[in-house]
Amino acid sequence: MTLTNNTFIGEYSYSLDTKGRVNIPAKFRQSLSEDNENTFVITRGMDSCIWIYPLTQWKMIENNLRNLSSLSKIHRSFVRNTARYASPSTYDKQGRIILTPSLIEYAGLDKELLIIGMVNKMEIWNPDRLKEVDLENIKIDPAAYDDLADKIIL
Amino acid sequence: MTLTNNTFIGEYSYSLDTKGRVNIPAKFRQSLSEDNENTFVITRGMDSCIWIYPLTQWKMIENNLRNLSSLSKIHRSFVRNTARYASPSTYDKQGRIILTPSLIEYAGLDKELLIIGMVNKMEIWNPDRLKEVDLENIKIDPAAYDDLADKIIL
DNA sequence: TAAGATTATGGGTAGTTGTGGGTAACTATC
DNA sequence: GATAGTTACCCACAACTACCCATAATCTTA
Repeated sequence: MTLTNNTFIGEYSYSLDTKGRVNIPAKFRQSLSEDNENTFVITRGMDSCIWIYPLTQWKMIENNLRNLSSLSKIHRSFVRNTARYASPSTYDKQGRIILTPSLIEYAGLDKELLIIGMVNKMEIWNPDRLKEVDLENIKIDPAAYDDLADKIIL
Repeated sequence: MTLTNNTFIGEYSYSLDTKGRVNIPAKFRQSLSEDNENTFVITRGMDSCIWIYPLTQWKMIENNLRNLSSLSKIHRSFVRNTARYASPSTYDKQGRIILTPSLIEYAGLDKELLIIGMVNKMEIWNPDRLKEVDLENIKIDPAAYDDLADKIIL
């Protein structure tokens, strides 16, 4: 069953083959709207994972980047680091995309990996690294979540 | 007799079959409004139970998540932990949804289980675990209920 | 109370999905 | 222009999932 277009939730366990290919979960592919032309943009994520955006979502990010003036040092470095590692990848007939060796290394991927739906994008993780990050996050002061409580009722 | 749309109250005892299917109480299904497309979203609840949202209710949560920027560490971890365990499940002709093995394990479900109406969602419990949680809750300082008194009239 | 309708639970099957490998087309280098 | 290496596209198969039907138990209604 497909929820909203271009929306991803859930956790899936897949394997990376010898050619650097990963399956995109069938549910995620079905959720993609036509104008994405079966294409994602893959790039470095923030905690040593890989981020995968639907093409249309990425284009919106590009537009936002376009509006950041290069006069600001921090803007320059932000734009540079966001843009330089990104590359488009169209999935094949079996629903797989190809990851670049550089991204595989960055995320420390082995054969086994996890794909996690992050609503507007997905993440690819080495399961061990994710466990470490989960542990770190437990230490976050619960009070820090308080402002979220105002925004979201579960 | 159906009360308000998308509202669930009461307790029901059902069984989990070998394929991971559970019946949704007929009364709960009848309460579902059309726009839910016979679909629920199941995810991890607090205290080792499973939460089941009507699709429309979940979409509201999803929209809130969509507006949290991944630049903030705390937002990233919140979105990840909320989205990763969630998956949509449309009930079949017999009114059953399928639970994922991961959720079954999380809730420690055996064959026998309890479904509890929680007004805007439902919970699925292993009956033994619920008993334990009930016992713990007896120890709650009665004074803790006092600030609830301002929020709800019984 | 009896008959019909609805509900709960079990199982079978066709189609889909995940994964591996093969081959042809393309690129780069000498 | 020939050769080696790389990339893109295609096919095959096993495992799994979604969907369908069957039956027993329960509830409803006349």
